[in-house]
Amino acid sequence: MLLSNIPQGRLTTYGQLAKLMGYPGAARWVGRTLSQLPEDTQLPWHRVIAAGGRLSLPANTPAGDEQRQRLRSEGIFVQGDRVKLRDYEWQPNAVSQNKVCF
DNA sequence: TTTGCGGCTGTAA
DNA sequence: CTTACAGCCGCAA
Repeated sequence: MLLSNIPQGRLTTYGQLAKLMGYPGAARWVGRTLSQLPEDTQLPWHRVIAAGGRLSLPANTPAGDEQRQRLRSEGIFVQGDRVKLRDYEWQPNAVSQNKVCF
């Protein structure tokens, strides 16, 4: 469980996650997977963004707005489709790094 | 089983 | 900012 370990106010990228889960380079896979998550999921999917601190979900979409709202409520400054990744970047915890899954 | 295509990407030009 | 291309995975043909 990696995604579920991301603390509030922290961010990570698809590529990062993929790498941490043992699928380096499979960022797209992560993204697609997240997009298939149930609506009542408990995972902090909104803390997963594209590289460089970009929100790949466009505003004006249910998911996009939802994400922005949640991020802002966690104290993250979101401007358009950008955030200051440098300030919120999440450094993985070298703990129970099993394989795979959220 | 192999091939092709598309996706919440990533990096370089 | 806009291509272009590289990988990787899942799914359908």
